[in-house]
Amino acid sequence: MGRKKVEMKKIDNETSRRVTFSKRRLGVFKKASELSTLCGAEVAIVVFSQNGKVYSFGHPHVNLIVDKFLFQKILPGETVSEVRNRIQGTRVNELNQEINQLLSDLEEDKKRGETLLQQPEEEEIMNLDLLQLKHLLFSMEELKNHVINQTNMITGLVPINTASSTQAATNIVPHGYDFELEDFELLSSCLPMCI
Amino acid sequence: MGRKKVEMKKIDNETSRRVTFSKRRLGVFKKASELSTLCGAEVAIVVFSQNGKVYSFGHPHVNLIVDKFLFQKILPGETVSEVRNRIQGTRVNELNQEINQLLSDLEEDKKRGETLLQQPEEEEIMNLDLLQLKHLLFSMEELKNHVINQTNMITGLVPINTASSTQAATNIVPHGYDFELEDFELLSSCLPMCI
DNA sequence: AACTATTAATAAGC
DNA sequence: TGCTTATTAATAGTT
Repeated sequence: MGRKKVEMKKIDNETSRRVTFSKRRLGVFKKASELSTLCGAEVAIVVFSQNGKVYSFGHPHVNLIVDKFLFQKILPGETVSEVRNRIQGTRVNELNQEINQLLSDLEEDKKRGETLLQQPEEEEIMNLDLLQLKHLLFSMEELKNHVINQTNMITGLVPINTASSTQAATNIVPHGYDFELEDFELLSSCLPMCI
Repeated sequence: MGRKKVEMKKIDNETSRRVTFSKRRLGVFKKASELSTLCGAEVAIVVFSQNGKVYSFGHPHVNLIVDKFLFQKILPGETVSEVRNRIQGTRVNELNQEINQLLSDLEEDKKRGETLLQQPEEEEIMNLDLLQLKHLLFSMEELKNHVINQTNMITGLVPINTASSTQAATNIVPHGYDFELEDFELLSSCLPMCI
C-alpha cells in the first residue's frame, strides 16, 4: 500500500526496518481498536521489537485479556483430561497453527538460496523464559501467600507468615544451576493444565 | 475501505457484525504476521468475540510471547520497588494508556444521547477472572510441585508428594465463598511483581 | 514528521 | 461461507 509493492521478507536496511516497524505497529493497533469498537470484541496485542522493547495494546486492558486467555481453559470441577480434550477441539489452535504454517511456508519459499542469519532468535526467547523460570519458584510462593492471606483476611482466619515458604523455595534450587529446557513446560501451557 | 465509509461505533445488525468480525480479525492477524516478517518482531494477539470465543495469533508462538510479556519485568536480583520504578517509565504503559484514552474519548463522543446497553461487559470479565482465582490456589500448588519435582529430579533430591499441599489449599477457601474484587490484584499485574 | 502515488483492505452485494 | 468490485484506508518512498 505505497509507492511500490513490498516483498514479504525481513527488511535488510535497519533504518527503514525501524520506520516500517513504527508505522505498521501503530497500524495494527489501530486495526485492533477498530475491531474492538465495531464488533464489541476484546483484543490484546503484545509486540516485541528486535531490540526486545515491548509494546502492547488492549481493550478493555491487556492484563485483563491475558488473564482471561491464561485461565479460560479451567472450568469449575473439570478434570485435567477433560480440559485437554476440550482444548484440542478449539478453533484457536487450528487457526493459529494454520497461520503459523502459512508463515513458515512463505518464509521457506523466500529463503531458498539465501543465508539465514536470524536463526538464534527463538532460542534466545527460550533461554530468557528459562532464566525467569527460576524466579517463578519465588514468585509462586509469594503470590500464593498473597492470595492465601487475602482470603484469610476475608474469612477471618489467621494470616500465614510468608517468610518460611520463601525460604523453602530458596533451598530447592541450588544457586547457579541451569535447568534443562525439556524438563519444563512453559508457564502459559502449564498453568491452565494444573487443576 | 469499501463501498462506504463506516462509522466507528458498534455495528447494530448482529449478522453484519459477525461478518465484519471474521473479516477484520483475519485482517488484523495478517497485518500482525506481516509486521513480524518484515521487521523481525514478535507479535501475539488474543481476541475474544462477544460470545466469548477466543481466537489467537502469535509468531513465533502466542504462549511464548505471553510468557515473555508476563515475566519480562523480572530481572535477576531486582527488588520489588526497583521493578515498580522501571515499569512506571516504560513506553508500553504510555502507549497503551494513550490508545485506550483515545478509544474512550471516541466512544464517549459517539455515545452522547445514546442509551448504552453494553456496560456489564467489563464487569463480566472481572467476575470470570475472580471465579478463576479460586482455581488459582490449586493451580499454583500443582504448578509449584511440578516445578519442584522436576528440579529435584535434575538435582537428585527426593521428590515431594503433591497430595498434601493440594489438600492444604482446599481447606483455605471455604466452598461457595465469593471473593471481593478489591481484595485481589489480577494475576498478570501481580505475578511479575512478586520476586 | 509530512506528503502523495500506489497498493491493500474491505463494505456491500451476490 | 465464499467470491467480486467499488471505494476507502494504509503505507512505501520521498522530502
